[in-house]
Amino acid sequence: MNDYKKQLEIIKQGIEEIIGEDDLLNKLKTKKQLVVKVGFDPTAPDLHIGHTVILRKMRQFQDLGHKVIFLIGDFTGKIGDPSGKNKTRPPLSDDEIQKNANTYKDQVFKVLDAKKTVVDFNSRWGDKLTAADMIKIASQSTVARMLERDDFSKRYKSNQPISIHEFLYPLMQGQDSVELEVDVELGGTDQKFNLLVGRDLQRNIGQEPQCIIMLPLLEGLDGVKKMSKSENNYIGITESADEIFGKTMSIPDEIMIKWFNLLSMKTPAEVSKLEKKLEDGSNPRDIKIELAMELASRYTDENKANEARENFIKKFSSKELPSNIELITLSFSEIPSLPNLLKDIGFTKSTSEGIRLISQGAVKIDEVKVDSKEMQLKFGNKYLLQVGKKRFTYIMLQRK
RNA sequence: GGAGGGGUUGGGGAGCGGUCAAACCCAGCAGACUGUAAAUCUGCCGCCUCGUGCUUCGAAGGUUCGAAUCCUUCCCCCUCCA
Repeated sequence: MNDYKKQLEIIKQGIEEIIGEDDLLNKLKTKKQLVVKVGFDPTAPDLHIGHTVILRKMRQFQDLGHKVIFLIGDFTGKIGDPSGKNKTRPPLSDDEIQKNANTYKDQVFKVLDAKKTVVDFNSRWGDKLTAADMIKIASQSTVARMLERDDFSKRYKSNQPISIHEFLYPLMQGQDSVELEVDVELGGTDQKFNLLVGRDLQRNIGQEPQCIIMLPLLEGLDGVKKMSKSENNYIGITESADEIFGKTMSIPDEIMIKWFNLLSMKTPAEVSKLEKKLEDGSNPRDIKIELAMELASRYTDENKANEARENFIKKFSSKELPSNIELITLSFSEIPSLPNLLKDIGFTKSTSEGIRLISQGAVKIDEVKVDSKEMQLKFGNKYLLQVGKKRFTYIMLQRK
């Protein structure tokens, strides 16, 4: 693609900040293929779609024909990024790193183009650095500069310890950019300082400094807090189509467009069109369905996504039953009480919770509300068991 | 090293000898309404064998008919001084 302005527009979609935009424009004009680097922690990855914001940006670069390097920071991992926690992390063994790298690959290529992705490890050059090399690198920055970094300065001011080796993290990350002659590095806003160090080191050695693109954090399902496992407001990229679809439909209308801009492969122009439609009074639900479709099909496949959409409409718009209800078969010598059964199949955390739900009219068997916790099921029958609006299963009880 | 303050059910935060499974707020769940949006209203929100049942208030002992509440020891956090 030679329309560099159009490229820039796509590159800038959904980003938080860009440093060196003019450099980038020049590079786009003069170079055919830019080297784009993103570093990843070698610790155990279990990705949710919040993590895919950066992956999607990488994918956009790939689609524009650039070279994207997925860099696993196994060397920098030995230092441990000081940002946030100041606990020292136990170093990972080579086996663990390799295992994590493979897990990454499984998940990451749902977004990235596997054929076009270069996976590299920064231990490749990091391990070869001599003490003399380290001194040389370290001499390129100053304590004052390091103390500009937010968490360092906070810790310094509040008399929290800062280990010398922690200063090496940003330097090593910068060194990665030097080694790979990176044109563009992507990262979260919290990475700003580290990303900037790369520019300095490159400039010092006579390379063109990399352009820095920082991406915002994705809000979770509640639309307010950032998506995270601990807040339980996330969509895991290995979840089922029904879950991805349903969860996406439950996000607040207000963050829909942001989600499009950060997650969708739609172009900025296409997203604007959707935004216009919203303003013109289209039902937000229908636009959200497009988003849910895209996400569900990316992380599962198109058939499953279609099925999920149909289930969704059945379940909530037409109030029909979804088509893919699971059948659980259980064997007992004696049939447990309904609250116990609910607990056994994982619909409730405790029998008490089951009792409560029954008394609140949330439990249905064969689409009929259960009005007593004494309700007894029988062997050999297939029941449709329903708790609330989201939990469905067929259940078959066998005599043991 | 010295002087204070504090650790309560997912989070925040009352309670300070019985009426405490523990106020209230948030989160969560369910019901109504809906577009599984938002807003609103209602109920629930420790566990079980559902009973004048059992286990919880940093940990362990103790006093008492009775303790989250009083005493002792220990552990952990915060603030101020050196």
